[in-house]
Amino acid sequence: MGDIAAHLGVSRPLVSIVLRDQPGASPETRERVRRAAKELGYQPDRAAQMLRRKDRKHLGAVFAPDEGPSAAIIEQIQLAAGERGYSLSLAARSDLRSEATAVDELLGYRCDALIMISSPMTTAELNYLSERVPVVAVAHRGGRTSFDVVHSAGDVGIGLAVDHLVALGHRDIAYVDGRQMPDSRRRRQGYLAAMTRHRLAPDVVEIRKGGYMEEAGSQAASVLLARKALPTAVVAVNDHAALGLVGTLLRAGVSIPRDVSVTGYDDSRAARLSFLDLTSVRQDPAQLADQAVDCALSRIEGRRRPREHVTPVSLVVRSSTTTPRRSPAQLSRSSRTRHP
Amino acid sequence: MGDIAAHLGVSRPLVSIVLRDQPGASPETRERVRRAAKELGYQPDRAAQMLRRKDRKHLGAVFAPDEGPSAAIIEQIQLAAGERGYSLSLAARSDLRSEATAVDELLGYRCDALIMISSPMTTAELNYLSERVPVVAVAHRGGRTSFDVVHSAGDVGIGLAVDHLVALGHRDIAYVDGRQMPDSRRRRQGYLAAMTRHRLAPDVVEIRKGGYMEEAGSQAASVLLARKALPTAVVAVNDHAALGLVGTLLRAGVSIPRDVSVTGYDDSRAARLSFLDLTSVRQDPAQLADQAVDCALSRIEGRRRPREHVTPVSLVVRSSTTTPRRSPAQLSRSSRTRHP
DNA sequence: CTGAAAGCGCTTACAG
DNA sequence: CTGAAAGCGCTTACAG
Repeated sequence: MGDIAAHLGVSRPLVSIVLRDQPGASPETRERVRRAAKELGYQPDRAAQMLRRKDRKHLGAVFAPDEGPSAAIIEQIQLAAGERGYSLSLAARSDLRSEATAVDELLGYRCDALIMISSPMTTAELNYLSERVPVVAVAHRGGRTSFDVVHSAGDVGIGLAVDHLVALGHRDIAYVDGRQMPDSRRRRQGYLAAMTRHRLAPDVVEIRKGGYMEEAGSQAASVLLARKALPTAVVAVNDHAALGLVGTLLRAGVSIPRDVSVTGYDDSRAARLSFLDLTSVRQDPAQLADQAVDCALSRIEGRRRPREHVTPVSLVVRSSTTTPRRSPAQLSRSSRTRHP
Repeated sequence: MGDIAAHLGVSRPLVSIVLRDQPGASPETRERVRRAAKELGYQPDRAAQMLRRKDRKHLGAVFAPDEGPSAAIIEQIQLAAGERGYSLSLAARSDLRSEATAVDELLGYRCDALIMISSPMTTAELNYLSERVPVVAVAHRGGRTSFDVVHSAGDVGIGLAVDHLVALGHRDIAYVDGRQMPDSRRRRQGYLAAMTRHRLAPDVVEIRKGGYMEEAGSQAASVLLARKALPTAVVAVNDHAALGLVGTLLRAGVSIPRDVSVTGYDDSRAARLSFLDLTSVRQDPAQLADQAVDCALSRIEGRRRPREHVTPVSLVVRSSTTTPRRSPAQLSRSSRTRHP
């Protein structure tokens, strides 16, 4: 910066003013400074800026690179932060690197607020963290939180999927659960509520915990295949579970959607696989990101009480769902239970 | 830091020395300083450290959060950098955020070197960038580079897959290409070389470019299904292509591996899906990461000439490959061509 | 082993 | 609109 000032015969603060687009410089000077900066290949030193700036305008986000939906949200948060004039530091957590390490890194950068994507931390741990710095948890299971929570309406989303299947004529609708997922409880409740609403018997397929969601889906398929009859439709807790489910069913010779309709959740890349073409609940990552960043900013600006924000969902209908082909006489167990 | 010094009645530099584990403090003093730091919840300011430090020991990495293999490598690079006493800044690129923006961010942090994961930049662009800062490209297509390149032996890996299939008795082995992939040319050459080596006729399935690799796999499946006879085995350029291929084949009623054996590349999560259980070439992300970080460090320490490092690969055999079931009389086109 | 001083590259007052 | 001065929180010499 000194080089630019010397090169032009002006003071360094003036250069600083121009480069930050602040009032206090003539249009001509601005032009000259900008040109000189470009010529000299000037690149502001972020560390120096961060150090001196009163208003750091810097957010931190913790995410798991190996989780698809987290990646989609990170991209949108990057965008949302930029639009509001904030920079963003990314910290990765993984099996090789604890979330605590990632948080320490961001604390070292003196972030104004931390955005935790699908954090595996407990509510108590996040409450403790939020005493040091404003915290926004995206897709967290909730509870008595002193931090902000942003999540999509998982119960509503699963309800939409059930409504869609019922409208197609399905009555025998199973649910593939995923207990270790942050939003799983809300989604399961959505399934149970929707089935009750339609006066249908719920059929939750329990999966032994652990491993990835695809594995849970595959296990669920095995459980269903071991029964006397398959349900006519399966609602999966997310797209990855649906992928594992469909893959295993296909391999067993079951036709999708002719024999079984399947729905997912996330509208992820997996859902768009042409052989899957999965009907899926869409939680808009852009909306989640906007709300997360807005929460962070209003906390930074002084809001005290924690906020919970629920973003709307929609159902993207693809070809993995269709009308059930079985006749009423072939109705399987759970429906028969309802009509003794 | 001043608080700790005042609290203990020592000078600030002494505190700095202790916290950096440098010589120049008595064991008792170290103990007292460490305890005080913990009590006061001291968190070093990374911006101040970066600014003042002569030896920044800071790397930057650009990656695409929505690409699975990139995510795996990032995790390992994080680890490898930490083991060598370097910190790492992550910069995300995506459809929403250009790689140039990500690079500028890292340049602003004054990284000692940049590691580009599966960069979409051309060799010329990376050459230009490497004039400003040491650059290591992981999984780049190569060419006349003035920067370092680290990649797995894609040609060898595909060769291993072909060898495996030939050993099982396959002679009619198709290849699903993926032109837009960084390593695709090397892999295709590996296929062609291996087929020549075994005196078999190559059968490269051309895919119209664009879209994700799963889509390429699905399209390839459609092409194969339109033929009079399927090959007995298909080698896919990566796991995602194999996933799309297998999904579409399964949906068409083809049994895997009974009718068609399939191999992938990356040994990714997709390969381990229980319904896929894909035989896949493994490129060790930890080795790629180690080599990338080593390249970066030796460049920082003064090495001038660019280096290309090829990491070894291995074949992970799973249940997607087996002996061909067809009799010689049913051999399909490409094999028949060889025996007129 | 310890302390006083300088400075990293910026930004932020404040006086001209 | 412009310039001289101070300081962000550290680290790095260098003299005791």
